[in-house]
Amino acid sequence: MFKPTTIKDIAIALNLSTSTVSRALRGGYEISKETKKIVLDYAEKINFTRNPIALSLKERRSYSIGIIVCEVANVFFSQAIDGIESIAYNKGYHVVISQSHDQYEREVTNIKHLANRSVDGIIISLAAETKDYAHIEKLHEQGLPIVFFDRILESMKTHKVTSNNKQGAFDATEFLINKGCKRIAHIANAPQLSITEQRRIGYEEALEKHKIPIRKEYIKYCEHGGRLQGEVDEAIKSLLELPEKPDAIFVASDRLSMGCLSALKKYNPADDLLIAGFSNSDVVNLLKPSLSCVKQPAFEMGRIATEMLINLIESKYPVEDFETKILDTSFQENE
Amino acid sequence: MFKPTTIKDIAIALNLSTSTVSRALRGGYEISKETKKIVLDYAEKINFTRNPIALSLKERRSYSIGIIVCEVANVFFSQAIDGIESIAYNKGYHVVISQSHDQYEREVTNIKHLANRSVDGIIISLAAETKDYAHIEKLHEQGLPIVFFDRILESMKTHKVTSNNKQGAFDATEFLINKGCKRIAHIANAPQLSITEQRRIGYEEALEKHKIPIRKEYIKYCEHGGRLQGEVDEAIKSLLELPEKPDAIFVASDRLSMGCLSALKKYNPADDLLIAGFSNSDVVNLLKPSLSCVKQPAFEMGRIATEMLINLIESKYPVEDFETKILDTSFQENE
DNA sequence: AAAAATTGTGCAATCGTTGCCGGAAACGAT
DNA sequence: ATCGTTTCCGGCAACGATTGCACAATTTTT
Repeated sequence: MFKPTTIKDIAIALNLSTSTVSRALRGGYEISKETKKIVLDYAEKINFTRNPIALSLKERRSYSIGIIVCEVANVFFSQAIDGIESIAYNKGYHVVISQSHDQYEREVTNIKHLANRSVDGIIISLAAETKDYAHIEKLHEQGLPIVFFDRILESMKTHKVTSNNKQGAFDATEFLINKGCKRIAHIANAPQLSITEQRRIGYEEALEKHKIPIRKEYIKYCEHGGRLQGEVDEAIKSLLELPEKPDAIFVASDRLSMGCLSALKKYNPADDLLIAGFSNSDVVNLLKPSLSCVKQPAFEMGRIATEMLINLIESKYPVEDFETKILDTSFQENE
Repeated sequence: MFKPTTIKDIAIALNLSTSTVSRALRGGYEISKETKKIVLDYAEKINFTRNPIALSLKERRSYSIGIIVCEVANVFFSQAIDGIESIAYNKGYHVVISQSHDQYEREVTNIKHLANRSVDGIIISLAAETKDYAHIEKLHEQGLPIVFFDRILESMKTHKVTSNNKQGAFDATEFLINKGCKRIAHIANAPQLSITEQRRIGYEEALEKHKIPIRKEYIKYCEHGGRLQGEVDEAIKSLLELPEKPDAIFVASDRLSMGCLSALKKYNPADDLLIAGFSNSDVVNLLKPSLSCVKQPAFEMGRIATEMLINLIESKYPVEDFETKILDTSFQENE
């Protein structure tokens, strides 16, 4: 039903061969000015665009890149996507977005979907529930360019972009300490994530610097990254029930921050806790239990990851020299 | 570099022809059980997947559908996308997401990008700044299946899905009236959008029912849908400066709601206004100036739009009979 | 035992585009 | 007039998968 015109149609209409039309439209070399003009004018008139699918088959590449994030509704990721798009579109690449919803199964399905020659490379931030990386490693070994951002896989030899999670966590924790808090809890993401480890280290280093003991019972991991509000509720409840109830919480991610605030509203009506956490939300200053937050340069991270990926894709020789970029975070205090 | 195996590779390895391999992998008819098993086993072993690009070229369809929304960071749209994906993936379609950022130019670029035979159909919610629809109409005339959701184009003969915007606006306005408010302002989206009109009508009908005069100066349109915080600030400021300052505001969209709260925080520290508005945000109960809101069944809208689109795509005959589904909203009161 | 029916497999075309090869015409130089 | 060199263009093959048709091999029928 939907049938666009092809160069063959043009060739027939103009009584030329398809190769001539093709050359007139692109290369331009070996074609007389007159013929070229005739073809160009006609193509313009009938609004011709070449079929990208045929081109993909021929060139064995699709000029599209795949992105896998846990969810687009998360402001950090939607900003990163905007950054990715800003570079990709300029360089002529299409962007295909997939959501893992922090689930391992979805991540596997999505990456397979993308990989079957329909994208030239992938930018990925790992799902919270992913513990086995075979699906990614296999593709990487086969030569599919992959760039990690945010939640990276340390062990894989490729380009990576993250923010300075350790420093960000340090800043947030120190902020709470400077506010006079002594018993600072930490709600963390799934333990195997790179960002979880970095942020925990930053948190612990801040405590150490100020000679505050690190207490195991103050650190709560959320295996599903907050996908299930129940796990956040549990974490908060168990913190509130401790003999020495915390006087502050450092929360490790955007989604967890929102989840914590919801849980606190339910279980801690006294509202006597100071909260700081990672969040790129722009409505953070409108929240009732106020949330001071670590902001990541999401847009910039997206840009850099995309530049790296396109470099990999367009490199003539196998790339051996990989780079890990770590970008600074900033801290926003909200009273 | 990234070179997947093809049926030709299998054919050579097994000393068969590509046609035999192809038939063994799919149809199965006309192929001996033994050959079939050999091929299937081998394909399994080397982890063969057919090249979807070659298939698209041959079948002249891509088994992918395009979505155009203003932005994925908006909760309403991210929920709708989840609904779209839930149906699409089940039916074997890939989903390609594009953002217009409420800009006309981006919408045109994106829709062109998607249309060039790389998607089989499009689900779209119009950008706030779009006033000319030629780019969509042309594709539709050429036979590309298009389904509208949320911000629909009334004049186009195709399937449409919206929520009951008029009723939702009525409910929100009546809620404010029942709270004792007499001077209810309305922050609206770009005037030419279908949802803007419907929501304004609902607002006006509620006022009429309660014998409250409709005042032009209480209705402020935001041409860019709140993309520029400046336009929201302006609207709020001009409302606050009126001789008879409003005592409540009904806000017409999710993004505008957040923009209004930000603006009010800046310009109305007294915080003496009641706010109600459209919003699918799940952190709405955490906001400081509280926001009672109209919730749309975004997920369901996405599902229905996708079913409609796939029906259009897979229909053997041109569809003449189009449907417009209107789904009920619900109202959530937050004190 | 010959003809017919059945079964399994290969050939070749197709989708739209481009690269490569080679051929025809035009031109200049000898 | 002949040869060599450009210039311009058409034909063919290829990218990967599918499929109608043909044909060979086998089995069944007469």
